[in-house]
Amino acid sequence: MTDESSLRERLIDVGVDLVLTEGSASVGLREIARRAGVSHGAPRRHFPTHHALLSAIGRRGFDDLETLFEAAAVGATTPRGQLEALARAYVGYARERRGMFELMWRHDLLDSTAQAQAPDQPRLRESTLPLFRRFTALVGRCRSEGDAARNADGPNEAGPPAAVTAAALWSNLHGMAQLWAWGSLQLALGPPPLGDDPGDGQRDRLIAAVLDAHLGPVLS
Amino acid sequence: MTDESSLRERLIDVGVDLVLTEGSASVGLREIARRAGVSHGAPRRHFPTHHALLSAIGRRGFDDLETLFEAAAVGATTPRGQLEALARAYVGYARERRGMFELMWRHDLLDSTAQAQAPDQPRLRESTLPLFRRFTALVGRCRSEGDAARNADGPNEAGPPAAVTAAALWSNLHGMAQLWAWGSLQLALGPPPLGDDPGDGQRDRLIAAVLDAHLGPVLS
DNA sequence: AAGCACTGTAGACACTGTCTACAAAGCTTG
DNA sequence: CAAGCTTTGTAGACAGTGTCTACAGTGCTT
Repeated sequence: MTDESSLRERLIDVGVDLVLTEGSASVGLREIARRAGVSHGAPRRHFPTHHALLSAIGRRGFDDLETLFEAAAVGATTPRGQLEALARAYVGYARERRGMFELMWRHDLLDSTAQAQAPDQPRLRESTLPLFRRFTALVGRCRSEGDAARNADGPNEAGPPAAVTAAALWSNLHGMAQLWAWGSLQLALGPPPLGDDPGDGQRDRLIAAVLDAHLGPVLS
Repeated sequence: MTDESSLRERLIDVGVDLVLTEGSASVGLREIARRAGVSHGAPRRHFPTHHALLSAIGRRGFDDLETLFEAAAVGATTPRGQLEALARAYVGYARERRGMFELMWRHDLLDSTAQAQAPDQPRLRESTLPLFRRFTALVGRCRSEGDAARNADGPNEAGPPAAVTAAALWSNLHGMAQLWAWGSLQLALGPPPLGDDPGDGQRDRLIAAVLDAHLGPVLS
């Protein structure tokens, strides 16, 4: 079906597929070429090095994540609800597309020798900036709404600036995404309370706790 | 100096050294053997496969972390202070021994085919359990102290169980360790406020914010 | 129509992890 | 002591990797 598309895109497609089925470790350059039906030297015309191809695959992952975020955002009305949907998307992506998530943060593969990369493309590390800005904006909106409600009945504790809270929250979700994807958190918390969902409930409860911690408990 | 020690330990030592100087990516089996002064087949007598040697190196990292934690714990008196020291150690380790930290969480390298490993050794994933228990215990102690102080003047909001808070806090520190080690957080937060420390102040401020979020603001 | 950049092929090279056969040492045991 | 055995390291082979180079088509420009 992707016959008419350029080989460059096809290589990335095949790479994504390979990363998802096999692990992120063994995405060989020759294997990708093989599955794309070209000789092992062909990718070199589009990516100067193996790392460059992997970077392109990783970038695809960030694009996917961005798309997921936008889809998640429109499903919720309040900023708090949007943050919750975003968090679920983040953690869910890490678990369901584990290989991609792993690859996306393999800085040793992606950026180290990437000076030979196309200079117009933003460096991969900066792919996280829009993600962070999204967090910051939503945290800010949560703050202003919360302030409005809190001024009515409680003391207005200032708390750290929105950017700091956003950074802390991002770190939290990122760490949780990883630990959850590997099963470390499930291992630590023990099995779900007997007859629960296969873990998704536990995950959502953890996400709620994280949001409560960073944004204050939700006002009911 | 390590002349009389067994080759097995020497291989791990050399591996750790290599991981720290070069990245965690290119710790070749032959390279380790070369630097240890033995032939490329020698490691096979002690580790059935390359992954097994890497697992041993990773386990060394978890041991180091445990030692750091114990050293950090004795330096502080209150449980909150201990948690703060622990957090600093965690994040600091990730940044100063980046290669080791990366390797420690490369589950694809470490555990995948590890059924051929020595069965008496605990699986590497479970190396995080003592770490988590330590967190849970400290969070519990923070809770009971906090409860005592809070009952005096404020409402006693229950909050999630200590294990959940510990899981959330661990996720937060883990994510922060990674993002900070790569420089992603520095990139997101921008440069330090002009003439500040080269970032350590920013890091400590972020750690404090994280602890405040999960344990409630410190009572002064 | 000639020239040219572009794209893919095929082979070479050094290197990797794993496997096998083999040599040297240490140890037990008759 | 000497024969046998396990242990530990060596050396070579093998398939596989990423990268490099020379070479063949293809399409486009002038």
